[in-house]
Amino acid sequence: MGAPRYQRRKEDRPQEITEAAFGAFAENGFTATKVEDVARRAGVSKGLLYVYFKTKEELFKAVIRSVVTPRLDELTRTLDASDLSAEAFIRGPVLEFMKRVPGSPVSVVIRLMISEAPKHPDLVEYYWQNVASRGLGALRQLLRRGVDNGEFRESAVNDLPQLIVAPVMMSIIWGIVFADRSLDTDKLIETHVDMILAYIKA
Amino acid sequence: MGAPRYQRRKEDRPQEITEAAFGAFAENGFTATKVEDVARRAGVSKGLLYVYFKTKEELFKAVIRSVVTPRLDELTRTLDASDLSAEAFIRGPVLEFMKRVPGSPVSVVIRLMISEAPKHPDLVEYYWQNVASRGLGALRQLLRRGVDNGEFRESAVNDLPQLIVAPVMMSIIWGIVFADRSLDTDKLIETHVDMILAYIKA
DNA sequence: TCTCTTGCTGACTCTTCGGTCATTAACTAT
DNA sequence: ATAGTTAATGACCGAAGAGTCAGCAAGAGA
Repeated sequence: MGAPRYQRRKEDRPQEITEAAFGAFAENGFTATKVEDVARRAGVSKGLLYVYFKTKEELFKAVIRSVVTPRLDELTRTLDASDLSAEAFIRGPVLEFMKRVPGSPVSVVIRLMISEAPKHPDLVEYYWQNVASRGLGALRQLLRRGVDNGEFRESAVNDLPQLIVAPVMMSIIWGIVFADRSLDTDKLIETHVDMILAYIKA
Repeated sequence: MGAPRYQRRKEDRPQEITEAAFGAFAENGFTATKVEDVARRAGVSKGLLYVYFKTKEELFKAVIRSVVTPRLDELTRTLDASDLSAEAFIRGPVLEFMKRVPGSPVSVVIRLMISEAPKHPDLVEYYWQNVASRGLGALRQLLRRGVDNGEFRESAVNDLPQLIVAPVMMSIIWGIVFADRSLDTDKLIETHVDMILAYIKA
């Protein structure tokens, strides 16, 4: 009698499958990824995958959520726990955060969102509610605080937090399309932040 | 004797098919678009499409090129024919150009590139050679001119023309993902340009 | 009007892949 | 041990869609 051919590990399967799926989607995108590949990566049969995820789309959504949720927690934690001046806060934690994004799994999620958004409006809604609108709201609030306590002047930037985030987006896209052709994304983001602060300081 | 069932129009077919394909790709992306849909849109049978394009991929490349080429011409024409001061040039033609991009077909191409780039390295190469590197080169040159004639100071921006373009990218992505949730892309771009000039002016 | 060339058609094939389900075997409780 | 439960398997099905090709008919030439 050899070793058992498999072990029953009901508890761990979902997460393992989700992680395998993330890897596969990161490499090939959603459509090009075969469910069976994901299963193989997770060391599991296709049938079992379908026990835990009703469809390939469900799996997709689970993956997005699994990446987004922890990041989200980190974001809010960072933004809450601080009483630095607005400028110091931007030059510190915010800048740090922005620099880390392009090399992180978030980058993969962005790519997936761009490719699949038109076909997954409910996912866009989720992303909007949980990431985009919260993140931008936090930035808006931060700018407002700066204006209120006299650090910043009134400017169009107050209502355009997207402007702050733009170079991060640029870096992500660059990485996706021109992977090898190097771009110093850190410097890009640093320069941009420096520029914004110069622009909005009172 | 009814009307003839079709007309032979060898000359016009390729372009008509390319245009139909652009429309279809714009709506559904590359993978989700069926070759037969493209054919139908072009008022042509699937078989004929395959006479003019060896594979679906070839068709894809033809589409990208057909959108990129004329834009490219426009870009270089705009950049060449002018002897405005660097600042005036940026506030004028460059800004105008940037504002028009998010609503143009280029936007569709960007989306396609992001989705398909990993699977089409030769297309990335083409895009790099013909669009990205030229466009960025032109901007770099423009900045250099500004520095040389005393309008601008030396700054990190000189080597990061991507910074100038970032909000355009942001606007495009926003449009793709959050289509409806409105963002005033014109204002975003204008503010950004204003900010950059304030930052680099001597 | 009668060829002859060739632009054009659409039914067909072949493969790929998402999703199902009857069966098996790893564990559990008695 | 043994029976019962259920996690897990993998062969299978059906749909979809890329690419083919034998034949048809539009138009050109005589």
